Amino acid sequence: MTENAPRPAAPARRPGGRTARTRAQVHDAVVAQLMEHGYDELTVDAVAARAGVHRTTVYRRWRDVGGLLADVLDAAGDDTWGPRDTGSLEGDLAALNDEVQAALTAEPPITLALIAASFRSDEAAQALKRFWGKRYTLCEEVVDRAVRRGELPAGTDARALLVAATAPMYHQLVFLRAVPDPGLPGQAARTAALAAAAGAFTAAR
Amino acid sequence: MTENAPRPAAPARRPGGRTARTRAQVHDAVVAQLMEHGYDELTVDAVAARAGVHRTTVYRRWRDVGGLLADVLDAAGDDTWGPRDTGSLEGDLAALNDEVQAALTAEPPITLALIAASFRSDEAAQALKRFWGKRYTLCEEVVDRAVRRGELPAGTDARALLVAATAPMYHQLVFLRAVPDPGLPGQAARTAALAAAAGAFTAAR
Amino acid sequence: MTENAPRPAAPARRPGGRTARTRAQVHDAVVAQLMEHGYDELTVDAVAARAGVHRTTVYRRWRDVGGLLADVLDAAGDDTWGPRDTGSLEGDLAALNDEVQAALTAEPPITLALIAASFRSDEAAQALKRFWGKRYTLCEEVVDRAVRRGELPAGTDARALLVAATAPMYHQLVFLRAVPDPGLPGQAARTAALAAAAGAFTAAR
Amino acid sequence: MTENAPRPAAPARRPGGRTARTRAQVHDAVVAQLMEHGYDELTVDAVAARAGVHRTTVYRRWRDVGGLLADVLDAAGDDTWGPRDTGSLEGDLAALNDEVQAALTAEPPITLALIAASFRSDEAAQALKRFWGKRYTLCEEVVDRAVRRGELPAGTDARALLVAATAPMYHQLVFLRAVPDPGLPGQAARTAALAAAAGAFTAAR
DNA sequence: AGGTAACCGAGACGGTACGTCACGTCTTCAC
DNA sequence: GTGAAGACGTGACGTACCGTCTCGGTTACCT
Repeated sequence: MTENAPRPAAPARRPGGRTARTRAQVHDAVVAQLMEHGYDELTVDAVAARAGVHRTTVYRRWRDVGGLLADVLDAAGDDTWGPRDTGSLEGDLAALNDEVQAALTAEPPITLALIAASFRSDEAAQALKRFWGKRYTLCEEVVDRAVRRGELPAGTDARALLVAATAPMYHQLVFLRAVPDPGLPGQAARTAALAAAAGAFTAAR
Repeated sequence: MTENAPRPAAPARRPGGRTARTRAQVHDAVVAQLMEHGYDELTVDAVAARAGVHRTTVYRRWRDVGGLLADVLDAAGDDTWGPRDTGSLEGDLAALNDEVQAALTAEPPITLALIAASFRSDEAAQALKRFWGKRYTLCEEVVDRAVRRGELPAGTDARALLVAATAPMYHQLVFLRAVPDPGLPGQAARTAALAAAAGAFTAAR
Repeated sequence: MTENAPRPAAPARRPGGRTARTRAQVHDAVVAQLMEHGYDELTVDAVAARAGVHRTTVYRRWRDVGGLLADVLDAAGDDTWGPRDTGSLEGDLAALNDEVQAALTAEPPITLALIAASFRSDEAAQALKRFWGKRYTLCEEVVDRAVRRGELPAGTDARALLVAATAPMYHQLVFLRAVPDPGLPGQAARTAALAAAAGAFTAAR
Repeated sequence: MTENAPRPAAPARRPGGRTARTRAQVHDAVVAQLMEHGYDELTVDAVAARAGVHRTTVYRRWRDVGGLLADVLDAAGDDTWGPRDTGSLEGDLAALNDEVQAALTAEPPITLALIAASFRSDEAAQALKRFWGKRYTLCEEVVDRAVRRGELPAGTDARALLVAATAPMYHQLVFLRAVPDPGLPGQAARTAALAAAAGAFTAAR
């Protein structure tokens, strides 16, 4: 979800011609606008102005705010993220949850803004779904490792386990708007690991 | 979250004078509009027209769409809802989850509309937070019963347990936009109950 | 078609409230814009800016450029114009034609602009038709006088005579874009008077 | 003003190469568009699409809509039209007026569309002036014949006579938007002939 | 026959204007 | 004098055409 790595150098002229340059400018503008003002002020006009591009150009290529977000989200999914390996299932899950908590409480709240956005644009919602689908698939590695280590029975439903571990984070921070609890990531990880070890995510289904 | 109980009869004249009548008309209009067209078309103009009240009146009393929603949500929290008693912790949790799944997949998706709304209006967000706070507090009864039955150790963190049980529902249906899985309510309930019985929600913290 | 009589005094606050004031401002702006830049630059945006009024206000009240023009034309028809009395039919017609020639060759060419406008907006076309209808009706006085003087037989078709007298002016100056010919008004008047005296506009039909 | 004469055969390759073929395609498209949708929808884009030619090509060769019209009008002037000979001045003029009335009331109103166009594009206006200049010059034959027949004195101003005869047609149908009057062509012809016979178009000037 | 200059297709872009919608404020007028 | 009705300012939306530009690929014509 991080994006704005300080672009390699040449901010004014990127390879690939005007079209590619325009796209990059708009991308950056979307992210910047989102970070500074949140989703509510993410208007096409503002993005266009910020990108130094004409309104109509944005409409032509991205159609609406949803299109802009989808583009950004898809680009965000193209990174090289992967789950850390701490040596134990609970540790891995806790590490994941720490990342989630960090993302959700970051300032400016870009992740929250994207979530909010997904409720207003079907296109953005689809993109977010794709993004999370990718992430959860990458995370299945965590479960595989645990199985290999013998911590979990084979046949464990990786996705269900991951959801059980991470869902409370989102629930508390996004739905319930609770103040961040530093113990929560660990607690949720422990709960899920414990249930998993007891076979809660096996077979049944 | 249910609302439209078949109003006692007299739709035209309620006790409390014009002010109260106006408020009720607007209330009804908000809910009706929300159900028919979703949040995106919940505009002050539409509500006012539907309620047969002048735009200005709505602005005066509710200020904006957020105010309208907050009012409706607070009213929705004034009902007599309570968790069912099935005789076992897992059963109680599963019953809760069934209700949640039903609410989230109902057509028209009024619950989803309210959640979406909460991302666009602080006032609605606060109201939703109040609403959920009330609900979770009522649900703590479920945990108390389990403790009394000896299913759970005393000192179990009721709120954490409830969140663990219900969060996966919201996560799958709202965040991940997954298709509803009829087995999920039961599975999530079982997982949480299992972890709770193992003491995952005790002491620690 | 004359308009910009130096408004009585108070340009800032007219009787009749904001609405009337707005209307007057827009009126003036339309005429000014038409005179300065012609019909092609008579855009809603420009008029609104010039009138110190917001775009949407203009759209609300006048719908489009045609509505603006119609309004102005109708206002222009409310003046106290009347044909001069020179003592003879030919003289009256020549005086009329002189006025026409003057209007069509005036600088800035506001009359031409209005004619041009009538080709682009049905509403303006209707207004122009109304305006000319009024004028021609007023001009029938000229024929009545000639009949009373015994210059013309009773039963002369006033409208046909007037058209025959004035049409060549418009044809030359508007359709054929000929350079103005100082003799034309008189010549056209003489031709029509001559034909009329010979009974060309009586009975027959 | 003629249009889709069944082109000689070879639709794929005309003499003169692609350039000439392109020009013909565009020509036809302009006329077709004008007839179907009138001037207001005569856009470069529509013409290009209709002609199966790229927008850019049209801009390169014709610059704008005015250029397209000028081209078409000039082509329309290259036909073999000539006034009919009915044997009398009044008859000739009436025949002319009948043609005018027919053209102005034809459906689709292509002539009116061209007139309207001339008010919006200087280039089209010049072309229309050329077109009418040609026509009126051809019509002077009518006057010559009348002189030869002894109906008119020599030295009659042919152009002025013709204008006097035809102008009322345009005035009624184009300016005043009156409903077509079947008697008008004859009446206008008679009036002009009468005045001419009385010497209204001689010498003076 | 081959090379070159003119022409064309393709598509993005900046730009102006359109007409609409909803918001929230402010003014007027009638009660 | 107050409050409902309605006009207004404001900002954004999404669209249509305009006219320009840059490519790259044909085509026509001329040597």
